[in-house]
Amino acid sequence: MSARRVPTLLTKRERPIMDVLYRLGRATAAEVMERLAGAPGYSTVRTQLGVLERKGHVKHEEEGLRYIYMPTVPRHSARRSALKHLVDTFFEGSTTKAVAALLGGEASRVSEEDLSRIEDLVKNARIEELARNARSDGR
Amino acid sequence: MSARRVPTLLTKRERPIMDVLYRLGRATAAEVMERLAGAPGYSTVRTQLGVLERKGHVKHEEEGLRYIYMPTVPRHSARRSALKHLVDTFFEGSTTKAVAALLGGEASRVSEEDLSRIEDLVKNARIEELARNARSDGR
DNA sequence: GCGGACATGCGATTTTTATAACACCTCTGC
DNA sequence: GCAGAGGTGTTATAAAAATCGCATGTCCGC
Repeated sequence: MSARRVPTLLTKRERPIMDVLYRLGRATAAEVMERLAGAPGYSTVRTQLGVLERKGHVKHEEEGLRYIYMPTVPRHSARRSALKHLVDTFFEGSTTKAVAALLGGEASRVSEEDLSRIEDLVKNARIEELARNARSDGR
Repeated sequence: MSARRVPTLLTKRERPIMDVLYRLGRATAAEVMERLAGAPGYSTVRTQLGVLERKGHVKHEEEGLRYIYMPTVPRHSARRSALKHLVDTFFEGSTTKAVAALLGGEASRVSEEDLSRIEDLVKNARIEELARNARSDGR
């Protein structure tokens, strides 16, 4: 039997664990444990990782003796869903509003260099948009 | 006893409920129920809302007979934390990377109009950054 | 080759969540 | 003034999640 499909909602303890795994990319149970709030026991974290694995959210590789855990869904996919959900929930589906919040937040501290990069991104997006339109004209 | 402080992690059922409340702003138990997946019973949703209220995540106003629920934490605060968490988890704390993902995602479909608005936002951010620097020079 | 450090596998228990039934109010229309 | 629609408060129960202990296994250094 293959692992069940991934879109299961995570539980309270599972979510922080996945967050750690997405931050680190790959980690042992001990490394995950260190980074969790509430100082859960080692057994607990290990069990939890097992559950997450059974549910299909993480997989592990054996490195010598120990297990190294990592998310099954690659980071950029997880990013995309997370972004979409956030945009839908808090920004009425508007990408622009989300960007505005990112740029406008007091705490963002976006450097000049980053601002230039973002302008470039906008230009690229524009070009791609034009290309898309051109394609759909010809269709 | 006052309600406990808010930063409690939400459970599997609670999170979608809060999402609905953030989308709608305010809603009755029935309205929330309609929008939840898995068709939970009316009683269930009502109980859940009660729990959320006890935990301090939502509050209600009485409108005539019925209760109207809404989040205690205002939307834009919730937005900010959600964004921060997302940026930290998936974009190594880089606002720019997050913006890139928003603009670059196949699915984003940002219109020309929005792109212009984003350029304006960048300009504003730049101005504010300059102002900040000027201030700190003078200090 | 033995003891300890470090892992894993499994099982058991406690706590939390999720769900819903039931009794009881309060307007509304007839 | 009464029946019914639509609410609420309360309480019970089943299901899921979280936590951990213990037995066991493997490498490392002495």
